[in-house]
Amino acid sequence: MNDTGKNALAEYKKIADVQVEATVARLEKEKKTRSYIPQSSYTLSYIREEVAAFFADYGITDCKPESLKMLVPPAHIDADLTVSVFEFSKMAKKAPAQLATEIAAHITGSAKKTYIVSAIGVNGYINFTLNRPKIFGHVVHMANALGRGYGQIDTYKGKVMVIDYSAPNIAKPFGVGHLRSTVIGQALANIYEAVGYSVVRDNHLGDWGTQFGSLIYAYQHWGDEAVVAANPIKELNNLYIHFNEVSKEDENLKAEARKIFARLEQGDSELVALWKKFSDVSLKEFQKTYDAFGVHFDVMLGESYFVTDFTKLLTELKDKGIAKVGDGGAVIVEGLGDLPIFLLQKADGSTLYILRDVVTFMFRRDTFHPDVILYVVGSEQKLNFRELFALCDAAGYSKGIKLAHVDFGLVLINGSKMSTRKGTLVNLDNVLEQIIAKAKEIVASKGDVAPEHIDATAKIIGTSALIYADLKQNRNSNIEFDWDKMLSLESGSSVYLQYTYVRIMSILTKSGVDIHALDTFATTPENLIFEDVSEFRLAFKLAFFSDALLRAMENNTPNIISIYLEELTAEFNHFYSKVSILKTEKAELKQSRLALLSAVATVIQNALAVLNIPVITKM
RNA sequence: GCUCCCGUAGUUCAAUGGAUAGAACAGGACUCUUCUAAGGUCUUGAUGAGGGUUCGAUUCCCCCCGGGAGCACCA
Repeated sequence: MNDTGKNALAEYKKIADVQVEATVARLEKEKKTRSYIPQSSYTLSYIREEVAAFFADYGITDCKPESLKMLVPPAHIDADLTVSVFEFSKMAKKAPAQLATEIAAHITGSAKKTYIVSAIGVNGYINFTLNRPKIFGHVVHMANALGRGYGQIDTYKGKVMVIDYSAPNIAKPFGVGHLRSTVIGQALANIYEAVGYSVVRDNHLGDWGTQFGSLIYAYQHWGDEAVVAANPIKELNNLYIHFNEVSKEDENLKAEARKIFARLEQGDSELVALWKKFSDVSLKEFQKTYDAFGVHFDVMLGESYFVTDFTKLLTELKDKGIAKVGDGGAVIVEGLGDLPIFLLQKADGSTLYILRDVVTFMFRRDTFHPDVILYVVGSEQKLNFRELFALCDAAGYSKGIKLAHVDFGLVLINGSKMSTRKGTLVNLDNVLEQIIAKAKEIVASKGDVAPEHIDATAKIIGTSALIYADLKQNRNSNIEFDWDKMLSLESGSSVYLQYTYVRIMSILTKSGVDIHALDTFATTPENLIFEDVSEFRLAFKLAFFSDALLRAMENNTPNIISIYLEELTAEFNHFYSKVSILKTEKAELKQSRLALLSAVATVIQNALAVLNIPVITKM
């Protein structure tokens, strides 16, 4: 690399270095001073402890409280809570049904019960009737006391997770496909943080590679500086599409593009300057999108950040017998597990994505010392990550670090993959614009929002619906892009959740109750009472929030949180239709109900926040 | 050709190997003199086909049929 080019790149990296330093400092600080809410302080933990103690008492010794599967039984079962004993059946050398019956009888007969009232064994399940008043008081008290912290736990405290998500490509529009990586990644980052991890959010921008050879070629031959300056992303994208059309006819163009990229990588100062220009305008555009969705990153380390001298790494991989020079001079990896042959370096000496990714991995490892690294990237790159992980493993680089590719299906158009090259990519900005316009129409016609707040409300409702549509589903299957579906604001979308929150806030406002007085009232669990079963069921649902967070984290599936939210809000709306809160006559019961509402609102807000969706107080 | 992913109600999606497979939209019947009806209640309706493992399979294995993606100088 020549000096001018080197300097230009070095200059560019300085901005990123500042972010890296700040993040390392933050990790250090969290290690020393971050405070956590112990998982053991939540209601469900008390119940778990009690059940586990009875299991041990009965003779099942290896039962860990936190691994007990506790669920609310299906509707046709008349019980508050159910625990299955199938997994203990073998160890106890008894049939599940018999085991459940015996343990249940043991529990019911014991005088040591606190949260449990009685138990019945059926078909391998132990169905519990719980001490409802005690549990109701405890849950509502906890939610009010912990507020925005409610749900957070310390299970993974001290662990570090690096998450690689969003990663749009420079000089290309931000497509609806990138939204998936962005919102799933952001949600996972929040979820990991909630269960105790320290998280590094990294936007691994696609700002390097042969495509820049193509783009620069196109710009130099057909580009008009003024036209590009007026509408950079669109025009650069047009040039890129044009290049791909022409190069289909003329193979030489692709060779030319590769040559240009090789020169760029060697630090040709003119080319580096062009690259930097493209990069700058793109980042500016992307930032608008991130602002709209409330997404933020700790570091934005694009691929260009990892352009270094790869000689040493390649030599090492060759010495370890993992890589070798193939026909024509390219560096290849052959016979790694059952993987097909793949390339690390091209014959002309320029690098490939996977090699830069190895370097990226080593940087993250040595800088942030993560326990886990998540790559939130579409499923079409599955093979590439298998290659990367296998390579790091074989070379002994990734010992003790869990690497996971969080993959997701493609957004298809007309049954096939969207393509920038073919110009079939649906621009996210267009979708966002339309859904906000639609939300505005609805808010203006049937909403209860002051005219000056309509725009802001519509913006939140619209962006939330887009985020939620992605986070609601966990499927690896592809999604056919459909405007109507994309713009859907019906129930079953985030609107239902936000509407529920609005209803609660409306009641709390109308009650005229001072929030502090309510908090003080809720400080004593014994003050908190209920009358209707729907109140207990609602409160008990709040006790499961941390469980949902844990499950979402362990499987890397944010949709667990969506499911939880939908169940919680449905439970509330059921309660709402049955009980008139403001007309409650007994003062203490009314206070309790308001405290319950406040608790539910808090959990809805916290759970939505994990999905990066804001609440609104009026709609 | 090889590898991977997906196939659930008319449609779009759920369901850590567990009890009677859940929602939403669409269809049918109710429900606002009552805290926001963007709500609530009831109702019609589904695991692509065939084998296997298991006390138990939408989930795991095999095979077939459909759809998609990937497979050396792209990322």
